[in-house]
Amino acid sequence: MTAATGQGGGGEGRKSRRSRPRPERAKALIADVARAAGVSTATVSRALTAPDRVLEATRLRVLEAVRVLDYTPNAAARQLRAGRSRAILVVVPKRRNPPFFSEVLHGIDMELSAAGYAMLMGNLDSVDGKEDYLVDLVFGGHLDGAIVLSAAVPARDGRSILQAGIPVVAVCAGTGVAEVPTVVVDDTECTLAQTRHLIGLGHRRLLYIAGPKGNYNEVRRYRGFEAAVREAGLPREDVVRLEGDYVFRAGVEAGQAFLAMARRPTGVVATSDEVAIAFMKTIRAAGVRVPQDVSLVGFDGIEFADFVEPTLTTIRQPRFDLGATGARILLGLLGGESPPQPLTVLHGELVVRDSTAPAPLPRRGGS
Amino acid sequence: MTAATGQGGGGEGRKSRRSRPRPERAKALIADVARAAGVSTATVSRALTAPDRVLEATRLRVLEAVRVLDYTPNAAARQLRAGRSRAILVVVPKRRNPPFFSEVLHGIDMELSAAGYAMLMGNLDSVDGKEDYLVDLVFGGHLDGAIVLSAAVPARDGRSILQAGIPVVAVCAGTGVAEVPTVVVDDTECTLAQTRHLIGLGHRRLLYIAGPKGNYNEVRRYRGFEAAVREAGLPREDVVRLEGDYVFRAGVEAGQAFLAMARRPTGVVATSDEVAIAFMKTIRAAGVRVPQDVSLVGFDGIEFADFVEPTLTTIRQPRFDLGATGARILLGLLGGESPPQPLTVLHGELVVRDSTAPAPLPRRGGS
DNA sequence: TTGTAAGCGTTATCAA
DNA sequence: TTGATAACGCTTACAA
Repeated sequence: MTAATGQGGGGEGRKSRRSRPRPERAKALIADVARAAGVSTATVSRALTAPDRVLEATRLRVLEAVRVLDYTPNAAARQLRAGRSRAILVVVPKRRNPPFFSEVLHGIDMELSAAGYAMLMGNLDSVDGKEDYLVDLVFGGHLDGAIVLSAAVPARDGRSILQAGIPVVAVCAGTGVAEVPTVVVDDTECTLAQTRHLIGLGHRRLLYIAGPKGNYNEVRRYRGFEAAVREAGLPREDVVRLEGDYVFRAGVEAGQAFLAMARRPTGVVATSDEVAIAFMKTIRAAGVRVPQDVSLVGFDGIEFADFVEPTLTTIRQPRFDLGATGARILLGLLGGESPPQPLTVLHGELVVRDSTAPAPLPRRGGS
Repeated sequence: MTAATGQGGGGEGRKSRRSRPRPERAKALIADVARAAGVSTATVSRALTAPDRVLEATRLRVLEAVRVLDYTPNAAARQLRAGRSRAILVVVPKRRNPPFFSEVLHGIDMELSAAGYAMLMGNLDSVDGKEDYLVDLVFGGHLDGAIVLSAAVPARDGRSILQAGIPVVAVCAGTGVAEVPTVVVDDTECTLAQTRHLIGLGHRRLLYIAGPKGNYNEVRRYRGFEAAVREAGLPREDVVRLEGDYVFRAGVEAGQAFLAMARRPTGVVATSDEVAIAFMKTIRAAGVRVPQDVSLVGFDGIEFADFVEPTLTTIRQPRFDLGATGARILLGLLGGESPPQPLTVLHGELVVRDSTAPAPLPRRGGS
């Protein structure tokens, strides 16, 4: 039913296009607009990019010509001359937690596109040369700025995108480079809240399922966990740490490790919702009850956390805001504002649902 | 600890940059490389873009100079002159199903970046002017091609991106325009398989939770459902259709509607995993057992489907391949190949898990 | 306020 | 195979 939009012939193999005289209906140039409006190209350019530096009447005439001719400025020419591309690179870490990052990207996209900037995606993926490619993109002047969602900044031969002279902002994780404004969640406070919540429910034997070793967030989150453990005076031997990496598989493995323990913890702190969900599935399949036998707190606040059984107590990260804030900072930098505070910390919030409950009574009736 | 990467001074406001003599360490130009290699700029250009049209020895000399000077060709200049940008626009529908689309995007990205193309994201989002923005991007010559993940092709004043003269490929949904090569899953076969699976288990009263009215996939999926119903000769009054839109909320609403029914279906066909998962949570919370009382089949095959309880029987879409195949087709078109078959259909696969089981015995012991 | 004209850095055409 | 040189389409001093 949809009317087929005219596209010329069917599949003619566009060959006889070499001739000069009006190739059907060539793309309008600024000169065409100038002619149609009876002004110079300079005026057209000004009418379009600096409306207040042109007479109202002229401006309207130009705009009309633009409309009639369906004129769209050529991006390459504009960029070459002006030195700006209006494109931002967003570097996404090796794919993990799509539900988490997609919302951060959403926040970035909203801000950038509202300001007229295009968003280039650069996945820091498995493929060889992927990083080189990103570096070339940046040094090729193709970009006005970059937002990195990963602690790892793309680099090649020691030449990182930080040296390209474009502003860079880090979101979700710090880069370790002082000059890069960074927007993160208060990781340490969050795990502190997670752990205190469990301890407050009477849990004394805890399991911490970590993120990747050395990971920016992981390091900070573990600090919060340890602080809570210390403040509650839990004995060292009642606290277990398992390594993980934020994804499902890690949760399954942690679950298996848990099941194999002689003296199982009753409170579990997970550093991502995916891990928590996979962990929960694994131990429940083995007959462990949540939250009766074990209480579990996730981290991230993805939507799914509210659709598993039992629903997951978790930390809700301001995902959209993380992205939007980072984008705003970058736009500020591009607009010539002086660098803002180096670190912007947004707050995560504990959302209590059904996966946590008072600790089971110690040594009584349990298997 | 990470060495702060030198970035020049602090914020000097780059003023005294007009002077000729080496501004610190200016970005190398093709002329610099030519000089260093003792050849002309034309030769440098050829050495870089058409290696076989230059003497091996010269090529090596040029490459060495490139390395030494850290030369990266200016993208804008290249694009202006060559008329190609090596950038592809990917149009993503109003954000829904991040876990689904992220994998499709992954497939696209792998192919594109391997071929040296950058990927611009265009979310078809709520914001006003968002679509206009995409249209401008395309008509600005900023792009060599586009992949649309949505049946809706961005347009403004009746000027759609299809008329910009760049190749466009549709993935996941058709556009209704014959000239656009399209890659989709065999929707109808998939719902046929979903429904037959339920019917084969003895279910005679079915509920179909639809996608958005008129949606490309929805229309095809419903056909498969109806075909299966017809072939089994189920009476019309035993088949219910509820409207939905692939997201959580729709599943919750469908669940509520289900609970309110006097004579409840025992088999449920959902057209997305999100909907299935939300539906399942809603009815289980009300005491309905899955799969003992109700069997449920999802659609998409997102990872989460294997982590809910019970695990979800579903259709696994070849998400990565959908994206990768679309990207390959686009790259072919960009390479001058003649248009391929207009429609490429990939196959979805029924994955049987725990949310489906034989139908409960009719009229016996039920509430 | 508007017009003139000089580039922006590369690739493609044409000779050599 | 290589080199000179003219575009590519726009923005921006500078002049009028």
